[in-house]
Amino acid sequence: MEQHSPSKKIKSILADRKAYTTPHRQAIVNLLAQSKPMSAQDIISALKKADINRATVYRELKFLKELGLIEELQLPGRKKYYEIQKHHHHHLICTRCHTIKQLELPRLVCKLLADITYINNCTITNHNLEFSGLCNRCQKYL
Amino acid sequence: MEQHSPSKKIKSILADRKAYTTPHRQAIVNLLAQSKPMSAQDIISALKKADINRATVYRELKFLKELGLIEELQLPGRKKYYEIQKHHHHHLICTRCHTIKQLELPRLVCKLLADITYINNCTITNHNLEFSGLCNRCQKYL
DNA sequence: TTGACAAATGCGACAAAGTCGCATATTATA
DNA sequence: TATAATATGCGACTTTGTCGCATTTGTCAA
Repeated sequence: MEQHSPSKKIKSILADRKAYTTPHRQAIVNLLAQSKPMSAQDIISALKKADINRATVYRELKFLKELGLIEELQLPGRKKYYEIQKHHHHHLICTRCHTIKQLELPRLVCKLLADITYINNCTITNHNLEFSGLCNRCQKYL
Repeated sequence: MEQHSPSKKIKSILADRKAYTTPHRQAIVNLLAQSKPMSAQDIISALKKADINRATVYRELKFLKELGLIEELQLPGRKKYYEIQKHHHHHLICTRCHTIKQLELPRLVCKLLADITYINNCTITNHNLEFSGLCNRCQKYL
C-alpha cells in the first residue's frame, strides 16, 4: 500500500497527546482522507492487505475521534461511519444505491441551533442531522 | 398487566393490513403510548411479566414502524429507540442523566428541508435531527 | 545507537443488538 | 367451528463493537 506521510499538523496533534505515528494509524487516516465515509468493516476490508486486527481498527477509530481527527456519523442503520474531520456538514444516504453524499446546507442552520437552545433552555453540545432519500442519480430511475 | 383496548383508529389500521390484534401487539403499543422513547431491550424488560420473546419484540417493532404507528429514533449510541408516532418532532438526549426530552423546534425547520432538497437536487424522504447536551435540570449542576 | 518505557497491537473471548427459519399456536372470518 | 393466514417461540446465527492480557513497536534521552 502506498503510504503518504501524514501532514505536519497531524503529526503535531499526535505528538501533543504522546501518541505514536504508526503504520496502521497512518493507513487508516490516509484511507479516510481519500474516500467517502466508511464503516469500521469497510475499513477492515479496504486494508485487508495490511492485515490490521479488527480490535485495532475499532480502537483506532475511537482514538482518532477523541483526537478530533475524524468524525463519527450516525446515519440511519446499524453501523457508524467515519470520515476525516472537515468543516462541519451533513449527509444524505441514498435509500436506493446506499451512497453517502455530502449536502450543502443553507446558512440558516447555525442560527437555528441557537434558537433551539434558547427556546428549550438547554445546552446543546452535539447534533446529528442526517438525511435519507434519493441521490440525484437515483431519483431519475424511480 | 392492565390491557387498554386499542383505539378504533389503530384497529382499523391493523385490519387494513390484515394484521391481527394480538395481546403482545397491544401490550407493546400501550406501553409505548404511556412512556418516553424505549429501546427494544427496555420493552422486553418492561413486559417481562408478559414473557414476550425477544425475536417477537424486534419483529413487532419493525412491523409497527412499517405501519407508521411508531417511530424509530436514531440517537447517539448503539441502540435504536421507539416511540408512538405523534406529530413529527426531535429530541435531546442528556449526556449527564441520559433522559430523552422532546424539543420544541422553530417552524423554520420545514422550510429548511425544502431548501436543502432544492439546493442539492435530491429527494429527501427522511431525516434524523437529534441533539445531545445537557437538559435544563443538569445544566445547573455543571 | 541503544535501552527503557510508554504506546500500540494481536488474539481470543465476550457482549449487545438484531435476524432468520421453522415448527407450533393464535386469530379472524366464512 | 374449521380453515387459512398471521403471529409466536425457540434457538442458532450474524454483525458490530469491547476487553484483558501478553507481546511488539515507536520514541526519546543518555
